[in-house]
Amino acid sequence: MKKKREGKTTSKIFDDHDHGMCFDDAIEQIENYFLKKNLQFTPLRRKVFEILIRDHKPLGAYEILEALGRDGFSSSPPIAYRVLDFLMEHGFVHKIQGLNAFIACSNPNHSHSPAFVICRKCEKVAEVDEKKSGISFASANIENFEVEKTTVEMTGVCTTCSRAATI
Amino acid sequence: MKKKREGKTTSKIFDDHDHGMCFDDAIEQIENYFLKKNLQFTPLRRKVFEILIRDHKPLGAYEILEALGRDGFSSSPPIAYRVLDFLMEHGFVHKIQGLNAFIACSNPNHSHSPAFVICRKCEKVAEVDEKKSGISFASANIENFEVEKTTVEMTGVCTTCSRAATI
DNA sequence: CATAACATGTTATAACATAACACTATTAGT
DNA sequence: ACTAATAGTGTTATGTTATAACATGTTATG
Repeated sequence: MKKKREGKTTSKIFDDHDHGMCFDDAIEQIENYFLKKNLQFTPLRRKVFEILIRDHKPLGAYEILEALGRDGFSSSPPIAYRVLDFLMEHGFVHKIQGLNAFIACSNPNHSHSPAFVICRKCEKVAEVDEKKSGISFASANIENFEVEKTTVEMTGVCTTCSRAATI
Repeated sequence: MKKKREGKTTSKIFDDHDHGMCFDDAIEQIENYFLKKNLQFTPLRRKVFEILIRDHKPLGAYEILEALGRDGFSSSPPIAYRVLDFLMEHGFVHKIQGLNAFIACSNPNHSHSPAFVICRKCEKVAEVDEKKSGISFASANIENFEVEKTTVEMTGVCTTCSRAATI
């Protein structure tokens, strides 16, 4: 049931991933990871991850809480933040700083230096890796400083949105 | 009254800028810029910029508000946020997303793609430019996407802090 | 000097996040 | 299987960051 990846007119970076497959794969992948690492993939954690990956768009913590509530889970803030922290630690969720929002990781090999492309109009977000984006962190080990984590977010307008209206 | 830039043992990126000069220069520079652009460098705006540049470290909006209050200015939140937005629009202040804090720009030519190096221990922040950092945004114009703004933050531990204690 | 545009002041509230503690479920050691 | 330890979830309260909406003052321009 693969979707075609070519022939689209919309911004490629937002579309060149097969979400149907992504969803199924991602669930399987996270299950395996947790199994292997002897971590509990509890109903709550599964649900949070599913909420994030089913739309595959950035969601605020409180949006996630609402979704949890609708699905019969507790929906007080710490619930979401704790699970999100946990999933982020293990690289299955990233935080988009510029949006105060969270998004499921779309990188099968869990790059720990993700970069995000964010359309400020439709708020779609694409996760790109160094090579695709043309960004190079290759030599980003600053002199006398040990970089542990990088945040890279590129905000702008995607083709679809810029076509739809002239700013 | 220039300070020496060489011979220090601490992390260079945090120290290789002459802050005494930076302060005076920065004020002069912002004055000139505002004059040239016919913008008002009002007492409030000046004060906010001074607060930020005198310590040259990231300050939260509410810290800035406290400082404003101490100096006899109004200190309700919108005051700070409005001025900060204004100063950011013109490139004299940047927001450090990872800290929810604001910092005076230390780049005399107002690069609009600043990158920040943040020590998570001492919370010192250094603004670096592409060449120094080894990061390359040269080709970061993503296919079918117009990048307007980039956020780049590298978090880690500076030499001074990593020397002080083993994590 | 009127008036439009800009700047600041103020109140209230929205949006985002965590502390602290209680309780439950799972795991590991005996 | 029992129990102690650890991990996970639930709940209340509160802390922190940011903005909406509207009032007032100030400056530039015809």
